[in-house]
Amino acid sequence: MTIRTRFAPSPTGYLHIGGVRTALFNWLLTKRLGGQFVLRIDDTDSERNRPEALTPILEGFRWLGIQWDEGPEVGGPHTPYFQSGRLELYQKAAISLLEQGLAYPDYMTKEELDSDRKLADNQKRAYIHRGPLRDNSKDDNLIRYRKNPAPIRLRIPENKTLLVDDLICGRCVQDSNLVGDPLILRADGRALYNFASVVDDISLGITHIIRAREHLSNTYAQTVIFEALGTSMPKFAHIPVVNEPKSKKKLSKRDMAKFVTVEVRAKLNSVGFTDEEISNRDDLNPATVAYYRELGYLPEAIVNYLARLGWSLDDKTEFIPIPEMIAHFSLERVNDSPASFDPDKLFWLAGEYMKILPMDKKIAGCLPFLKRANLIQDDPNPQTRALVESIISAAGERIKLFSDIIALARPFLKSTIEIQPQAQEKFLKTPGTAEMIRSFLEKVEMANPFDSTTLDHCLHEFCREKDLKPGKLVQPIRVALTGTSVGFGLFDTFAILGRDESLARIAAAILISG
RNA sequence: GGCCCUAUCGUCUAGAGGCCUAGGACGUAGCCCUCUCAAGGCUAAGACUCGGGUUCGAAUCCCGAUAGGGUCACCA
Repeated sequence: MTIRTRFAPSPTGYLHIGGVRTALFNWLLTKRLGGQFVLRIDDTDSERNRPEALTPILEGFRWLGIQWDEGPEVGGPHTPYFQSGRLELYQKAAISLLEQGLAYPDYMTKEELDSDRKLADNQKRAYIHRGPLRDNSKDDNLIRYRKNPAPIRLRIPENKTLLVDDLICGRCVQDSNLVGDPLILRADGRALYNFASVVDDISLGITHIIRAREHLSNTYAQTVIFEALGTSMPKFAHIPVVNEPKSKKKLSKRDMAKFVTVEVRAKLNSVGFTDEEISNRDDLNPATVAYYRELGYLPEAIVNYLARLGWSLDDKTEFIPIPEMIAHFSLERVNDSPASFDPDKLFWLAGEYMKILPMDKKIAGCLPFLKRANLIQDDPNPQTRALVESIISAAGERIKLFSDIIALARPFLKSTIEIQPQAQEKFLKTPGTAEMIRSFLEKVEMANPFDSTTLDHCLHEFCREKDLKPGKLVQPIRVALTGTSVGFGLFDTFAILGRDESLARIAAAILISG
C-alpha cells in the first residue's frame, strides 16, 4: 500500500510559513516513499471563506515547487477537494454515529454552555462538557433529533485511556474523562473541523497525518471518531511548531501585523511597494511565503531552509537541494522541540542558491524587478537585455536576492546619477582630488581599446607615475561613475558604461569636486 | 487553572552510556586577501536548565524541580 498524505489549509489569502513547513514535511515523506500528496481545502467555516483567498495559497505552493497529486485544479478520484462541497458526507457520518448511539443531540443553549464554562473556570478546573442526552437511549435521541435538529456531539467513552502512537512524540496517552464531548455537526448541518477532517481523512484514504504539534490534544478525541466510524487509525506525526524569530512563542497567524516593522516596510518600499499596498495586502508580511517571493528570494532556498527547521540530514549538511532532500527525508530525524524561524539563515541560504543559479535564470529573475523599479521597459530590446546581462555578470555574487539588482543596476540604467552625499564628501571633496581626477581623465581618454585590460594597465601605470595607492584613485573614480562608493570591480564598471559615458561622468565629477 | 508536550552555543542543529577537553551551520568579532563592497581563507567568543538517582562511567537512562510551549470554541 502506498502512502497518502494531505495538507488541509483554510483559504486565508496567504500562505503561512509555518503551514508551508508542515505541507513540506508531508510532501517530502510522500515523495520519498512514493505515494500521493493531497491538498484539501478546509473551508467549512463559511464566514471566513472567500474563494479568491485560495489563489495565493495555490500559487505559493506551485512557486515553491510543492506540487499536489490530488486537489484543487488538478482533480483526482475523490473530487471535490473542498470541504464545503462534502457536507453531505459529514452529515451522513454524524447521523450514523447518532444511530449507533455514539453521538447525541445537544439542546443546551449558548448561555447555558457559557455559564457552565464560567463555573468551571471559577472552580479552577478544566471544563469538560457532557450533554444531558449523552446517556439517553439512541432511539429516543434519534426521534428528538428528527423532530428538532440540534448540534450533534460525539460521546466520549468514560474511563478509557485514549492512546495516540505518534511517530515523533512517541506513545501519548490521555484519560478520556478529561476530554469533553466535542461538537461534530452544527444544527444547520455544517460540520466542525475536527470531525470533517477525520471523515475526509477516512474517505480520502489518508495513511499518514503529519501536522503541527498544536493538534496533538485534538487527536485524542479524533481517535474516538476514527474508531466510531469503524476504520483503523492512520499514522500520526505531530511535528513541533515554528516559533517567532529569537522567541519561544509560536509563529502565529493571529497578530501577524507586528512583523511589518519599519525595516520590513523599508525593504518592501525599496522594491516598489507603496505604504498603501503594504497595509492593504496581508500577504506582504514576513510570516508569509509571498513576502519572500516579492523580495526576490529563490524558492529552493525557502524549501531548503524550512526543511532544515526541525529536520536535519546529518551533523553538518545545510545546503540540501530538493532531490537530495527527497532521497533522505525521514520522520526519525525530525526534532522533538520547537524551532525559531531565523530570517538571517534563510537569507544566507538564498545567497547560496543564487550563486549556483545559471545566468539565463538569473536574468529572467532580475528583469521583473528592474521593470517594477522603472529602470527598463516592459519589453526590453536586445541591447537593453545585453546591458542587463553584463550588469548581472559583473555583479557576480553580490546578488543574493533578485531585488538586489535594483540598487546595483540603477547607476547603469539611468542617464543621470545621484551622488550619495557621504560618498561625495569623503571621496570627491577632499583636497587635491579634482586635480588627480583631471589628470587621470587625460590618461584614460587615450586608452585604446577601452576595455578592462587596457584600463587596468592604464590605472596602475598612472598610480606608479604619481606614486599613488590604487585605492586612493579607485574610490573617487567609482563615486564619479556610479555615485556610490560600493559597487563591483572598477574596470567592469568602465566596460559596462562604455567610453563616452565613463568620460562624461568623470568630467562631471571634476566640476563637483573642484 | 486542568491536561499534554518540550528542554545542547543568541538561533538552527549533531549527539541513541565511554569516540564529547560536546561537532557543524547562521549570526557576531578579529585577521588575511583586495580598487570599495560582495565572495573566499583563517581565528575567536559562545551551550548540555537545575537537583537527585542508576552506572566503573551520563548531554545521552530514571525521578523531581524549574522554565517554556501547546491545548481546553457552534475557529481551522
